Amino acid sequence: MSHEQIAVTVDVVIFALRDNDLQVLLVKRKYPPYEGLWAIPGGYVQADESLEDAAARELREETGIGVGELETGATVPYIEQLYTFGDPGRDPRGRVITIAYFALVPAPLVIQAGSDASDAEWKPVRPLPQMAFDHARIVQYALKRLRYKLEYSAVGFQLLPPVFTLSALQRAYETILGETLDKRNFRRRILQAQVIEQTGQYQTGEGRPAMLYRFREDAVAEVKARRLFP
Amino acid sequence: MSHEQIAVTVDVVIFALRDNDLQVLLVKRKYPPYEGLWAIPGGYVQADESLEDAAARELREETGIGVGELETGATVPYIEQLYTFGDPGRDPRGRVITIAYFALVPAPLVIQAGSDASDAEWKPVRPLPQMAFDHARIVQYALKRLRYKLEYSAVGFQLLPPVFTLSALQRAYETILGETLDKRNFRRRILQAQVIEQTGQYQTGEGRPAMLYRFREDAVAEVKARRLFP
DNA sequence: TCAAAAGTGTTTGTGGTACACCCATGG
DNA sequence: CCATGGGTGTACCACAAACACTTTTGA
Repeated sequence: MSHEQIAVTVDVVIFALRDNDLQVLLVKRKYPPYEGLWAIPGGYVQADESLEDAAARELREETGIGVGELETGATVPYIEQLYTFGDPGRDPRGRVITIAYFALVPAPLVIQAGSDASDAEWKPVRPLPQMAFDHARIVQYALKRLRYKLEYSAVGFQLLPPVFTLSALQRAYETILGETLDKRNFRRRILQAQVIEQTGQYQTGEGRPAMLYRFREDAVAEVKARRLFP
Repeated sequence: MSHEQIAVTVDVVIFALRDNDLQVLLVKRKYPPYEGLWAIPGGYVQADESLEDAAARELREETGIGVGELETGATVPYIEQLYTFGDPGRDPRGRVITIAYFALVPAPLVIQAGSDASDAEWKPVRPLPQMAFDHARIVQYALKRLRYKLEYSAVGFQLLPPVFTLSALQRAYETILGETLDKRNFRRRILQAQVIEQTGQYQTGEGRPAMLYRFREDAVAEVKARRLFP
């Protein structure tokens, strides 16, 4: 039957903050089709692994970061299913559908991609380099989802090291959203939300030392949307 | 290779408001596995059709309703990709992943399911009957998404006939959300949102005649979420 | 003592929520 | 004239947004 021909892959859009910029981990294609263009890391789903396992495996293969689970059920680093892309013709070699995931990895934990086994490199999301298949569309979709989630949940912390200053957190939000935020309002809101707590440590450097904070794992990190109807 | 064994299906969770109740269209399984239990309508993705086309085909086969596209890019009736389920073992016959969609169909347009070719029936979402495979989980996930979308977008209109009274609209929202809403606040908010307009017609019946409204297709039917950070 | 970054409050406006009565029609 | 459902306004409170100066340190 015709449906048996379909190949199933998992692709993972991996974001990190590097050099004060939102970057995505891409691999350069060595063979046709699209030789020399950039692609999202991915691979075939094996017969005995779940989609989530396949996505976690891809993430580990490219970054060296293993996926763990917290008591809350959330994963570290953050990974979630994004969308499934399956247009006929999206791969010239045959019918391939891909379940796309997106992942957020904390900057300092990132194993330097491209150093040895992997040929992956971090690339800024804008401008995005020329990409293979429909992968530009997938990255754009992931970016849209990231910005959206940033507004009503606390995923932003997943891109920061375990302890961070409020200024670093604000810079992270400004980098991803592409807009500047008011310092006083930002600090008031995030402290009110009770999603972070002081560590008691300070970070020194240029200027006045800054309090270091950590994310509270037990925090209820969702905000109610303003409902269209009461 | 092991990845060639994977079969790909599309399942569609079809919601409608019937008998003042939120109902879902299910088919009774005639053969093992799970013979006699209820399942979401679905089928294999054909080699030459997109996932959206496959979902639209399933919807049409079960309800007789064709999927069209508006100038805005939105579809009528409403259909969107929900999630992809692919755990090994979710189908005892082999590795099958399913891309689940959910659809909202307007009550009066519904072709009576179960009347001829189809063996589908409308079932209330609560209590949900005993279901085959992981389909109970899929319906629960679709319901969660529907409730969530209802709060910040205008998908609710997709479940109503082309013209409707404000009371009918409010009943629809109350049915889906499972809570009662204040009439004055509901009316003020929905009129302020400018997503509906008067038709000039009235519906008569018991009690005072009610103004009939229609949905404004050009309406911006999304509400900004209250952002966690300013 | 200067540069650089951290930290801190108040005011004003908008929108959410709670709440009770009169109106128009058909029987 | 009465039962049934349709339709209307206001007062209070909480939160979002705009806005500028002082503090602490290292060089």
